Amino acid sequence: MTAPVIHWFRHDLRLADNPALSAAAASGAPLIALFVFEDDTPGAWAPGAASRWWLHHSLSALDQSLRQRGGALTLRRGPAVDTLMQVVRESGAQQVTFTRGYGPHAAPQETEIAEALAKSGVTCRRFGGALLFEPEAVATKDGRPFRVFTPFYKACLSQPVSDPVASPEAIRPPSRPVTGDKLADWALLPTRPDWAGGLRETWTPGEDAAAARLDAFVGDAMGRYATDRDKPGVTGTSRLSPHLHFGEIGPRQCWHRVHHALATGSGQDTGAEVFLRELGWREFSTHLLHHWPTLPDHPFRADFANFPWRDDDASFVAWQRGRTGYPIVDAGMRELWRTGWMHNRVRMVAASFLIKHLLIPWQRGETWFWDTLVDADLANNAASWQWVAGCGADAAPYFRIFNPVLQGQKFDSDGAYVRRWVPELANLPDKFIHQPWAAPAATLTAAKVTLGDTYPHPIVDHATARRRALDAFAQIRSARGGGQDATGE
DNA sequence: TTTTGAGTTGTTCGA
DNA sequence: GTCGAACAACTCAAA
Repeated sequence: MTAPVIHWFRHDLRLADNPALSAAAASGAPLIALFVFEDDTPGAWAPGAASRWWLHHSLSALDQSLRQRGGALTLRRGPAVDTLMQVVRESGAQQVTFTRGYGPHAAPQETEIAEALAKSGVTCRRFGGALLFEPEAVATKDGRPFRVFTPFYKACLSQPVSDPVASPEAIRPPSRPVTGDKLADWALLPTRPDWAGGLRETWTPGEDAAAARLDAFVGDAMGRYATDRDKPGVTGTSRLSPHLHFGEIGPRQCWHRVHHALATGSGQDTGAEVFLRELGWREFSTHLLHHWPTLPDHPFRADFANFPWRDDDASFVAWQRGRTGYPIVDAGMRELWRTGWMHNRVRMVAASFLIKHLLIPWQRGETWFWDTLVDADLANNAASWQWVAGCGADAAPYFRIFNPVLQGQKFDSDGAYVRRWVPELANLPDKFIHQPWAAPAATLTAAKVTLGDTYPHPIVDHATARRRALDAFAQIRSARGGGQDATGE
């Protein structure tokens, strides 16, 4: 009787292009496919509500795929190291495989597991697969991690992206079944109330749906991606982000599929290149988090620790609920609340509004996104919020303050996006859809809009808020010089 | 060591 | 309405 091998599933909830899983299956030993839910790790960013919804369905889809090949998914809940070792003892497994992670807890946890397994005489095999390039493979000439995107991406492009690995054809189940939890008992889905209706309408988690999403993108929107990805009112993006986060599809699969379209030249080169570059940003964020584990909590640029943030709960709630009085911001926040996702262009505008117009700490926005986004990803979320705030790596300059009216007019020129998510403004003419306060009284009446009643007045005036933000940034600039003087004692 | 060129996504102002 | 410059300085990466 052969001792089983355990594949410990993490953010690699797929069968295809999963080198760790394929290695486990190829060993010929009976395979225990294990997922461990850790929701109580102290100090960690436990999955938010939208992520838990996605996780439930993704695990369910993975179990189904495994069953089609003769296997099944075993579910356990608890601290990863203890739980994994428990399953090793119960099953007599002699080998464990897993895909490496990159968050602040990943490396220490993986070391701890490797040591525990070694002590028990169990083989531990760690694989890549979640990134195009391992962090060790991309460095400056001095061997340091990049802090600027463009040279980082160039260094990426100078080496080949390895080919995806085929799915294991069959999975040999263990002769003695391993007990596990029932997915429903984890209560990952909301019940009282069930707010997930918009998520169900918008998304299909799972590996098959991820592959279909990539197919659809390459076959259609990719050709227009360079321009349409900026228009929140049209289907111009890939919407692969949650699938990538949970590892239902690997970045190498996306890369090669899109790169192939580029190589065979179908007049879509620009769109394909821009998309590949976005995969590059995903890499960059993860590399940053790997090298700077405090990225989710602390500003990358230390001088921002002295930034004069405001404590303004009322404004924060207005932002969360989509009631700032700026239609493009409110549309984005409501799309997020309803579907668990927000268009990239609008994320920048909404984030900029929270940080620069309201002067509320970026970490509060980051936390809200973490709870509400189905694609909530520690690296992308942290790096992007810091980028908008101006305190991140290669960040936007402080004086770049989005004007929510201009952004709306430029990227949602026909107001389709605002009309969809802020229906109380739907009858306004295009000219005022992004600035209802500027409309004549008769126009507002005709559109059945009463500012302060059916839709809020702007909670801040743009020009005033912009000035205030510039002054606040000027403060930390002068504080930097003053601080140097003060340190002389 | 010093120097040099460059750096995702913008806005405003004045000609 | 359109256009170019200013917005500020700093840090990174490489030569």
